[in-house]
Amino acid sequence: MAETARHHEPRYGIRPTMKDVAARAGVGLKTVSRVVNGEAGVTPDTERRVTEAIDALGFRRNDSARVLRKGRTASIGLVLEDLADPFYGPLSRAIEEVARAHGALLINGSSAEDADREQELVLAFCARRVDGLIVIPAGGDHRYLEPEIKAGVATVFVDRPAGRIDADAVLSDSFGGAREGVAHLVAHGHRRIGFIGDQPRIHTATERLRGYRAAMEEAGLEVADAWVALGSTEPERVRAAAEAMLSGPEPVTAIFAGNNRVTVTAVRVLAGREHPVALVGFDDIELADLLGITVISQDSATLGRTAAERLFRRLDGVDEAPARVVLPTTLIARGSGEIPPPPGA
Amino acid sequence: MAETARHHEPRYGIRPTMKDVAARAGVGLKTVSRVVNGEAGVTPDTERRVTEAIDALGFRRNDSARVLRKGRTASIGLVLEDLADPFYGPLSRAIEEVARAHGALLINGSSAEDADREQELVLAFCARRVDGLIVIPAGGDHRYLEPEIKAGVATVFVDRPAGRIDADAVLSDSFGGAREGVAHLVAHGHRRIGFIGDQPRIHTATERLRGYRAAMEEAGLEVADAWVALGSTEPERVRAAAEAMLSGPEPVTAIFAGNNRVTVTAVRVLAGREHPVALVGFDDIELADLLGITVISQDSATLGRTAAERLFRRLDGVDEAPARVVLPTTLIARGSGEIPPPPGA
DNA sequence: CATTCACCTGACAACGTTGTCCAGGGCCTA
DNA sequence: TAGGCCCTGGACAACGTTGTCAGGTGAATG
Repeated sequence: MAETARHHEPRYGIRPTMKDVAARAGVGLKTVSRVVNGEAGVTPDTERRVTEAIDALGFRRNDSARVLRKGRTASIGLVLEDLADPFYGPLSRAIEEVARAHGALLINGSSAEDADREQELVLAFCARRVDGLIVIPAGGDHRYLEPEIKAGVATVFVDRPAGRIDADAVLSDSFGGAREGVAHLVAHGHRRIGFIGDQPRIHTATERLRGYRAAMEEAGLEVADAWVALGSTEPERVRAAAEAMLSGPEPVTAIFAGNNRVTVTAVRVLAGREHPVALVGFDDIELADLLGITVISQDSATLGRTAAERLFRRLDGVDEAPARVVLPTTLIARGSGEIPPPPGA
Repeated sequence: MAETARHHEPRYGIRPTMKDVAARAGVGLKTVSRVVNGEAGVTPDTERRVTEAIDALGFRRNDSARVLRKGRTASIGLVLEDLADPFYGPLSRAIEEVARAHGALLINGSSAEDADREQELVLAFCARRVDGLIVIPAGGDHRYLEPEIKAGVATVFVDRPAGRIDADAVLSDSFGGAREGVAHLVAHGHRRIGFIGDQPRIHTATERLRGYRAAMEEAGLEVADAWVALGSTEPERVRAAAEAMLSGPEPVTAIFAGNNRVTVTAVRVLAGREHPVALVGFDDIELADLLGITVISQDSATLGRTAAERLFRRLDGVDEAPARVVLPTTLIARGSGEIPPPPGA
């Protein structure tokens, strides 16, 4: 924030305060407060005078001061990975709706999958004294949150569990979903199936890999090292990983994509292939139906809503042990599973 | 917000204040403030004592109090239509990045295209004394914002201009983009082209329709009434509109879709057709390349960034007349323009 | 007519922080 | 050694609101 050197800032537009309203209406400060808050015990006549003064001056209550006095901010903080990711938009929106129903506002921040930035955001929110926090963790150690939670900041983790502390978490069934998706490929006759997932430090990535391995094992299939690739979801890396497992000595005939970003790039890679390769992806993506992509769908809005409801239950005083809620995923089978070449190509 | 009846709240976890830190460190209140804010004029030894006390107590500065004292909140409010829409995610994210660079946090709210809700959100943000506002307007009358702007709340409108007040606006070239898109269809030999857009009270919708009409006129083509449909972007309505213009006495051979939601539904409708129908859509959508959909792309991130930069320039004291910035759109031609049938169908 | 009571109203303190201003101590210089 | 200056530290008020409490008025009751 640019720091101006001036000390007495010229106060751009001075805002009227309750004091100003009181003076103009010829009443006491507290009476204005009562009118503004709709408290009982004000004569209609007095109320009218105050209301007129408010309108005349364009007064609007300063919630900063109110917050300071009352201790509650009626706001919650949401830290997620990247608001631009289509998975997080609906999640954020769902949380906002629940917050709105509880009269709270939502502050959100993107961690960009960086643990330091996550912590920075979380602590900034705490400094603002948000009533509660919903966190999609980037880091693996949340002990830094312990004093805040002890101080009364309700906290719920979403999509991935907290690290090193005991806290509420609302998750999707990554293991089960991946297992089901891979089993689907097996059922369609595939024997050599590749797995491309996110970075191994991310809980969902390893869980989905676990699901993949479980499904393969259950089918009595060996997994070659070359078939598994965990790492960044940058398009170049995904492309390289996919091409590697498609061209090795034991080329895969199907790929399981660990999340929506991987799926998108994988679709592009596979669309250019001569021999069709099947694809199943974790997370539904727009227009996947038209491309015939089978997916393991997790409803990010439900994830968000569930977490937010849990948060507000805590804020309403419900005091139970932290729990882990796991929401089921849905396999949506579409088309043959092979990606057609792009039209006009 | 659930109101607890208790008056003296038991103060869940009592948070230590600077006073507590001062007492523990055996220094004055202001000295703690100095250390916390990294101000000069504190002996290393004193600073160490204070820092130790801070760590021991788990103190974190209460920014609510700070805000009250300083007058600036280092936060900005963003009101958009729906965070779950893939167009707004990147826009919000871009604004967040700019805000972050300026040390500010972002509060956002979705108006759900409802003018009352927009106003409610905006005024709630003002009550929190956000330093600035970025608004994607739902309503058509923003005179209610005048006192706030006069009181110093910097305001920038995005995607659509403000109604009835003079304020900064950052827009995409809806007219030019639509004209170019329709001209593209004309160039490919289409003569009967339909237009499906959003509700007529939305500025971008009417601008795009204007662009469509301009392109048709420039090509010397008449526009039949049945070829134009403005209204809600609900899938059912778009589907009905598309089917109507495809089956009338003068069926269209191409459709221009007014925004991303229309495009998505239109793609689905057209994918099921026997005779291929061309489609050009406003807004790029994920995987449009694989489906060969030509689009008029507007970069929502740039839109957001431009607006945020303008906002912070104002907050830094730059005082110029409100202006309207129009960003160009890009036509991305893909494939033949015809939608292929879904695979496996 | 005195007393009680309900109801309205306002003075005051407090929330936790920061800006202002002054006091005291150490050090340098004349 | 005295004077002055700089540097550090702290007392105090103020930001705008709300909770507490007491005063004051008028009506109802004995």
